[in-house]
Amino acid sequence: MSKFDEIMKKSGYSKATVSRVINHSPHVSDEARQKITDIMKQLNYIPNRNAVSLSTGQTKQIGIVTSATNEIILTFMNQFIDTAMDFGFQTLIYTSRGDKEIELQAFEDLRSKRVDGLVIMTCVNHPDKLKAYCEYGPIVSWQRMGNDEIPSVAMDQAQGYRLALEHLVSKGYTRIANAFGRAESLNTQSRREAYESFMVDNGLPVLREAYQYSIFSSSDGEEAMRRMASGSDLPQAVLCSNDYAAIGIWSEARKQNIRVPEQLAIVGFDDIELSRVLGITTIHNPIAEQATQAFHRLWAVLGKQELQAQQLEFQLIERSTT
Amino acid sequence: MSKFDEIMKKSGYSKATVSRVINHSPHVSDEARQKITDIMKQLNYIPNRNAVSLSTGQTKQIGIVTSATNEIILTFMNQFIDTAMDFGFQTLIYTSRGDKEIELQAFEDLRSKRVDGLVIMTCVNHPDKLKAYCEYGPIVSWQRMGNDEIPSVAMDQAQGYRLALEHLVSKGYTRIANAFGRAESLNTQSRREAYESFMVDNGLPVLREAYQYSIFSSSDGEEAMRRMASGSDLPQAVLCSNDYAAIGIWSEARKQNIRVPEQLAIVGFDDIELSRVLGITTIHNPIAEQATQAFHRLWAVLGKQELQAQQLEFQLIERSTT
DNA sequence: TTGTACGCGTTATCAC
DNA sequence: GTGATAACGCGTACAA
Repeated sequence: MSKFDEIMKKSGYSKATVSRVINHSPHVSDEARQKITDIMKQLNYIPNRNAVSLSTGQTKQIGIVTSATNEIILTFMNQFIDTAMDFGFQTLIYTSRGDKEIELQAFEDLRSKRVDGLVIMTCVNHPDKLKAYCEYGPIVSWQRMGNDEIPSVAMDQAQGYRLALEHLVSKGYTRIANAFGRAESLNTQSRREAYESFMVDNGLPVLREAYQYSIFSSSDGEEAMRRMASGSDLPQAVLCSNDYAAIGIWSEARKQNIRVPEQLAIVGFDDIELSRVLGITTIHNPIAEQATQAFHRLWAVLGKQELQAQQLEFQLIERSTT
Repeated sequence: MSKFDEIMKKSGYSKATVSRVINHSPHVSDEARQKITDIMKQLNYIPNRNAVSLSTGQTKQIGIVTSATNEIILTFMNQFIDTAMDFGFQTLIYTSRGDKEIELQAFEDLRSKRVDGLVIMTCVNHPDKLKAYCEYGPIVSWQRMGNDEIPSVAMDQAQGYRLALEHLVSKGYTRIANAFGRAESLNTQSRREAYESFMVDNGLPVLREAYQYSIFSSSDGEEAMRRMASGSDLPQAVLCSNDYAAIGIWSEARKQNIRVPEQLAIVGFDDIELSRVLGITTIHNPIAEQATQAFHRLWAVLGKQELQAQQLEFQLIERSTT
């Protein structure tokens, strides 16, 4: 016999009344509430969440889909977990490590009602394949998916990139190289377009031959720096896909006795804690706020209640690498 | 009508047989299996996990309890999530931010059968309070809890610390300072004792007045360095609670024009990726292996099957700060 | 305010 | 091999 049944019997009340007390329904006499509450405490009762979930059809769990975790993803996750908790939701992490099958598991979990909703940080499956899952629950993406079915909380990358470009040019740097992330990503495309149009508009050289792609980690940054150093002429500045890449470039530059920023200015992206410590100039990315917005988007569906969203913006943080 | 019922009706078989096919029971005729499988595919069927969990009493979910997340915790979490997935388990993250009530939520979730087991990374509630939850499911801790009810996968901190001390002494550094973590933690105690006995055994000075506590982040490290620099005489070397602290100290030392390692040697702890990039000498901590062991401990209970555990050891990684 | 009856979707224990 | 039937623990119309 379950504790629920015990409470029923001991209190003399019915299932429904016990359930009402558990869920703080106002339509219960003080006497009943008191009696049942006492017995609940005495029995150290706590509802079985599986039973609740089965009955209500809601698990109060939300999944975050990512291929890997770094400080950026982490900042997002932490804020998301916090916000979700304020609304009574818990968060599951799905790390796919780039495996399509594993990633799909998260979406299947939406179908099988293990989670009520999903947030996509990174995604290796084709957007079209994911459309089929939209009917099973709300899905929101961090980056743009190039897919209108799945809304995103992505920001205008071009705005951030222009901030960096304006800063560099105002400091007198004109030969500007780029260490991009994933070549095909919409983020990279936006940034590249921002760069090219900005340089053209200002009559500055577009260093296409200096484009480097897939520069994510500090190790990637090191290699990128080595390639730059081995080239015929060093650019005056380099814009990085993120701060890790910037730190790698900065570190390797030091080893090669290239003075920063005199010989090479470096601008990171995202503004992680270490770039503050190491003094890397960067573009502040309001990650936490995006996480909050991501949950609010889900809540709009789950709670059937729209929350107003504020417009977020990037911000230049000038430190000692420019 | 649920899809399960649809399958029943369309196939003409009973609940039980359908369930057998779903769970790959061998006691089903090929004909029945074929027919039911076809209909399942046709209906795009997937079992409702809440119903399964309610019926079996297992959620196949495990919670990780932590107060915050950094690269170390992350390394552990990632490996744990991976290992757990290999065994068909999913992982929930409970970040308490040091709030006892929030942390307790994780343990209540064990009680309410939302998770089958729990891993404690850090814990702010008193160990005695947690003992009460052991009856609801397996709990394993990363660090030692000072509580025999809750097993841990903690390593011998003293062994790792001695590695660093031997290395420093062999390099000729004898005036060695310490930047510890949480003063009351068992880890810190072990390390401090290792330091004191090692120094005494080797006839070297024990710099008690140079003990610094609560040095966790790179910011903490910066401040620790400033305090050291403002003191009467600089130690020759400093042992850090982790690599973040080491990086902070290293960075601030550079700003103060203190040459590393000539004027000050620095040894980190844990061996995160950045200490490789920045060239910080450190003690490699086999975090991922500890995560695997943590899951195996839980699996010993959940799967009723013991897995052998190998003895793990710290390792010195010499780089350019010593 | 309270109780009845049914539903949630699946597993498990028996029989046959 | 297959099929009733009873759990699993709780929510919720609807009626009283």
